[in-house]
Amino acid sequence: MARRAGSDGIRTEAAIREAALRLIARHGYEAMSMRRLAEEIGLGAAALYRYFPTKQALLFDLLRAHMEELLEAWGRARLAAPAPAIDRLERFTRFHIRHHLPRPDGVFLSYMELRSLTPENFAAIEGMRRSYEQGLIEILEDGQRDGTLDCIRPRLAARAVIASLTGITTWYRAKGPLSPREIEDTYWNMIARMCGATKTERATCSTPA
Amino acid sequence: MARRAGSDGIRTEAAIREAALRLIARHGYEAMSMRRLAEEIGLGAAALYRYFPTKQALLFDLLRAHMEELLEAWGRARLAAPAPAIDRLERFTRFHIRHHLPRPDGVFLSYMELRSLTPENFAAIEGMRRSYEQGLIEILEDGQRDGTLDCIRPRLAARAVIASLTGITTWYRAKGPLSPREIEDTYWNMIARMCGATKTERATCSTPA
DNA sequence: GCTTGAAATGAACGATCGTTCAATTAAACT
DNA sequence: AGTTTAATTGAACGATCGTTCATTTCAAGC
Repeated sequence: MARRAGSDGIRTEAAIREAALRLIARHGYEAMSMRRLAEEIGLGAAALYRYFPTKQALLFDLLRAHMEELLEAWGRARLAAPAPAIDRLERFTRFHIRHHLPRPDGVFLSYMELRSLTPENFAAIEGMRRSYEQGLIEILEDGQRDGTLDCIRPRLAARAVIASLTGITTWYRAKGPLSPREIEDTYWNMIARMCGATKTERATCSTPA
Repeated sequence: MARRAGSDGIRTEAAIREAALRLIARHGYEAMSMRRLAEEIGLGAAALYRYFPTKQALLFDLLRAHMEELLEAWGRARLAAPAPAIDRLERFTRFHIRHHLPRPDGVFLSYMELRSLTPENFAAIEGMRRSYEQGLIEILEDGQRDGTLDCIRPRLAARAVIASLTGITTWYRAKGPLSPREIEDTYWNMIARMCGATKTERATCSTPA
């Protein structure tokens, strides 16, 4: 029908993605019915299958897009500011918070619905997740070499850092008392300590835009 | 039928709980059917309703039991070792890891399936979760007073600590290369730094049994 | 051995699920 | 205006869902 003039197909697909992200995050993958999803955007259920061949493909698409966005954005952010590992750790910390705060549903999905994926689909997403984690591990290991960080076990520290950072999205509310910047600063302080930051302990405000 | 001699009803209920915990953690609450659950323990689906009036009641029961176990166990563990906040923080850290490592399904459930709860049921579980978190906040605040800890924001630090600790259950494997004790020690080192532990930085081995 | 009460069953109910498909409508192109 | 193509629909399929209930089976008390 394409009842709205501006509806060019791509717009509709984006609308499906947004609604699906919200509904799955709210009620879970199995609990979201294709009929309910279609109703959310004013379509019949059958219309969805013009954009996604299957419900599982839709879920995988959402998770893959979430991880690809993350990896691409971090790939861009890591380009600037080369040298000392401590500065790269700060960059990572602030990047992770800034990137995830506006995407709570995507974060929730990519943690909770991994189990709903086909084994092959799971492997693909898990690989991206590992790649992101590996980036942090290398920062921590470099810190050991250049002397700006001191972690006992970089692999465990990376997991602890990411877990604490990602946990922010479970309680952060935009109308809450804490600004993203305050959160960034507080977590950077904690993470710097946790990873044994030894230099510029006080000069933590070399913040990129 | 009660085909097994030792089946006394209570045993059956426990078997239902165990199987439900495993199945929900594996596939999600909505994805677990009562028929599949019953089959898992060698019963017909109708038999389940002799033990739990509804699927929702079963989920709530699992989550409530998980939180009650946690609060009661922590209530016992916190009794010993009174004074310095830094020691209580170490006790909390090791307790949390030891308590949760053998309960990965319960942890996963109480994070992922909160959304599947009725509003009243959700409020009940959320209250218990807050109560546990509050216990940690008080330790961190006490540390500010007695000078053994130095957190900028105890409430945020508590969330960061719990998130990083709880995250352990997502990657820990009993057959993995890390022993629970190694994990405990590593995390206590990181958390002590993160919370600005100022005394006995090296004497971190006042470990309770 | 008979009775009693609990434990479990198989069949069924209405609802909803993901998905398909022939038919229909709207938009784009000539 | 007529033709083509993309977008959408309503109806339907078989399967499965949570739950109920009359009935049957089992274990124990007398």
